[in-house]
Amino acid sequence: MRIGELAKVADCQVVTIRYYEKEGLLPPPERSEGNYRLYDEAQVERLRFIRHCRLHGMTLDEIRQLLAFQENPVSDCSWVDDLVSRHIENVESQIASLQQLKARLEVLRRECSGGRHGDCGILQSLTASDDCPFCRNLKDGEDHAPCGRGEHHCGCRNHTSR
Amino acid sequence: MRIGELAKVADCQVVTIRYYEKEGLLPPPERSEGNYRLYDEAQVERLRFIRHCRLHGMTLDEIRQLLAFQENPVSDCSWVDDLVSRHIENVESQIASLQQLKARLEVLRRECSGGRHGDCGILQSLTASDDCPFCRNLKDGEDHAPCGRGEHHCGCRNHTSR
DNA sequence: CGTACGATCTATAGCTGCTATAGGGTCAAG
DNA sequence: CTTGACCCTATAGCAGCTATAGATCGTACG
Repeated sequence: MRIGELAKVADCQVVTIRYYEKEGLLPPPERSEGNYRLYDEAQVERLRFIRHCRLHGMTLDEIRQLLAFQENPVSDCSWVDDLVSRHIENVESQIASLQQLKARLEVLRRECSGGRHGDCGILQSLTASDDCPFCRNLKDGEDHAPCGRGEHHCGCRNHTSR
Repeated sequence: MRIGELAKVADCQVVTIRYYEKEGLLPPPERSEGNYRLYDEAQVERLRFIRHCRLHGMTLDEIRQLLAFQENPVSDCSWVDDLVSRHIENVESQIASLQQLKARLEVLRRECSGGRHGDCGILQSLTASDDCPFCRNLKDGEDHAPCGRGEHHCGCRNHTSR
């Protein structure tokens, strides 16, 4: 089996396979006369294992550890369980921080899309200071165009609108 | 204000500031006699803006757009709102796929920590084939040590245990 | 005055997990 | 004999930093 077929059956790109070989996750395979890589069933399975782990968000380093364990199993494999548990915690904390981020973004969006405090509030909030970034380069007394939203202007000091 | 102080007030690493400068997010600042970078309040704010955007998960390219808009505001800024909305969608889909991943990982963990089908099931599931990876290198009839979990063995054909 | 230190400078390489590009070789079919 | 699909190696690029090496600046201490 050549690299292209392996890629197909393991649902993986050809270049990725070569990359895994370079990284030591796959052993250097046999070669054909014409220097093509040749794989057998064992390699198919090994690659599938790697891809599954990747789909579970494991790093190449963790996968390396698992592969080493497979090749030289010792009696206690409870750390495999630990690894998965650590992963779950990891994923949980990622979810939590993304949910926080989402909440912040929604607050931010509300600043522009119908809040009572005037428009352009998004950029304003992002600088987290009193003056509207739109106005920073304006000369004294000069006004800038209102936001695209229609009735509102920026909430900054350069305007008299609410 | 030198780079170290700027880093402090904007909650940012010194190297990161230099990186932003190289990337064109911060303009090349004045220099002291001894060639040290010197910053003023405007730069503090600009950097704060950048950091806030980063904390909201925006890419440097998006931030570049926002900064350009600040410097040269045109009348319609509704795209700022769109950008934030797109971001929210993005974050939502990230959350969704992480939750799926978490569910998969929990199934995986159950394989080893108390399922009825024998232990080492984690690695087994990861290869998604019939034979236990622990056993692959064993000679005929040879057994391998049971999993650390105690009573269970692998569910693979090399064992007679349930 | 010298010197020790901390902060700063530039330039370059490294991180993760690939992906893309350039420039070539192999092999079977038409 | 040429075409086209496949394969090879080597190198650079992505994002957003982070780390390293080796030099310079500026101030405080003895």
